Amino acid sequence: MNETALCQPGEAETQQRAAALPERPFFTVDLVIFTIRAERLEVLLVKRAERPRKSWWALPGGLLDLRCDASIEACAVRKLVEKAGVYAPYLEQLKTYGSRDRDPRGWTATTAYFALMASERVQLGGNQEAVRWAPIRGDGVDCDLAFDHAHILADAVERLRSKLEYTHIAVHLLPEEFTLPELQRTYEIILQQPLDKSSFRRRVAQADLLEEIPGKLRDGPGRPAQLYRFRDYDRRTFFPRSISRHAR
Amino acid sequence: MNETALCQPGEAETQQRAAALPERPFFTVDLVIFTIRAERLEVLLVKRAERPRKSWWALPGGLLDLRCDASIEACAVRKLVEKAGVYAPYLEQLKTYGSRDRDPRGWTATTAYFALMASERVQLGGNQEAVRWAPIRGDGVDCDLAFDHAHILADAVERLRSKLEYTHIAVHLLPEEFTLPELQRTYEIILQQPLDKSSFRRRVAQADLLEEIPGKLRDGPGRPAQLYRFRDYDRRTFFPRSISRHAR
DNA sequence: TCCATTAGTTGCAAAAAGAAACTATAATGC
DNA sequence: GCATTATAGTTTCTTTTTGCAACTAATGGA
Repeated sequence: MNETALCQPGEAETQQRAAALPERPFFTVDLVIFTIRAERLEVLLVKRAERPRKSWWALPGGLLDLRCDASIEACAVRKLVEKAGVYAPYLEQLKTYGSRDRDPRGWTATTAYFALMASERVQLGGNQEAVRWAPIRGDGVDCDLAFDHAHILADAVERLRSKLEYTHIAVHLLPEEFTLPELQRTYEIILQQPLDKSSFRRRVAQADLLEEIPGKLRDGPGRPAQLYRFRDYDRRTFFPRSISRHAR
Repeated sequence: MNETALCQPGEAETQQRAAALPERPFFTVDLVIFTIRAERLEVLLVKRAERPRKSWWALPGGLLDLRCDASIEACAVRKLVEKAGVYAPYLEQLKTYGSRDRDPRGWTATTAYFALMASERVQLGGNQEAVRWAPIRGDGVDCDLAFDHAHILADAVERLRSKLEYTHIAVHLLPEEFTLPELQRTYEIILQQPLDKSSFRRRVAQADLLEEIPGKLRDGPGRPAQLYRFRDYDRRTFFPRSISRHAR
């Protein structure tokens, strides 16, 4: 009847002060670091140096260090610096994956973060780890990934695509100064779908999140384009329509 | 210069097989269980029976049990049964909170889930814990909560409100059969804002997620209302407009 | 029977989006 | 110098969606 009987409910709580038993899972942080390179959405992968899954490609990450990481987020920031040499890109918690089977060594949990940055800002870590940018095809990469990392990556790609629809986050994939055609192309690359120019610009203008850099233009073939800068990092959206519009 | 120098990077990884050191955080799961009662959005709270924060109100939850919980989600389901006596309501991972200071006992992490259910389905746990439904005011409850639970609750309320705008999840707060005015009222209670009747119904009809129960009507004062049932649990949304509409 | 009450529909004006044509500004080649 | 090509940016028009209010429908009770 009581499905929890086998668990001796409450017992775990009383063991709380006995630190020796392995009642606590291994806890890691993994990063899904996206960038745009050569008109493609790409993700940073590292080749595992240790068993298990030695020499498989995996998301960068590693064990939480209770001595130096004040929080999970701080750990993610530290890993980001170690792996991509970047201090302050866009970083957002994605989801936590924890189970008995995701790692052959036993019960582990990992909190995945996803980060966006302009490829110019990345300084790949000097440690001898093999590191690689892999292009996203569909909702993942072409090679196999260790553990459940393909699943995590698919979740991250889905989150990125869906957040494009109601936030401004794509600007973090571009350098500080960028043009509207570049921004639109970023959207198109990620959504894998051409967008209408005038509608796109109408909405960007409405959101009022970008500021024109007076006089500054970017050259290329054809007419030079106006440069813009992201005005601020608040939570207003490009695409503010929602059910609240029914409000009376 | 190198901010991570103090952490002896890489050392944590090599300690991986030494289980005795407390390099793993305490790991718990907390639940934000919402329901609608008496025209209010309410959340389930329990009174802590132990120190620290003894007899403070807190979100229901507790330690992950590595012996019986196959995954974090399984742990959340188990806690949901223990606290609310419910097996299959809507359950979604919210976020993971982990830091050195959130609990005076040391480094802890908790993965918060949020659950929606019709108040009729709840069977408050028989254990002698003090349990209480607290109405949401603004983005929290009136009393103080233990640890960072007020913060978790605020995140859950924000997530619930924002998900109302592009998903169907409010149906999980209603009994299996409900009327459109009841559904609209649910939206209004959560968003704290009156909605336009014809726009609301237009969109619900467009999403095509509800099926009419032929002949079944609900009486009240005035004209009886048609009863509906949620058709299925897929990811289609009530409110499908988004940037992709710019697609050509 | 008439009124209050709530459910559900319809019609219309205003706003937003989609689509395409249009103008603007540069480089290049003759 | 001038047409050509290429890309940036604007305008115009049509269609769709929304906000709003009035309308009809069905019930109970004075």
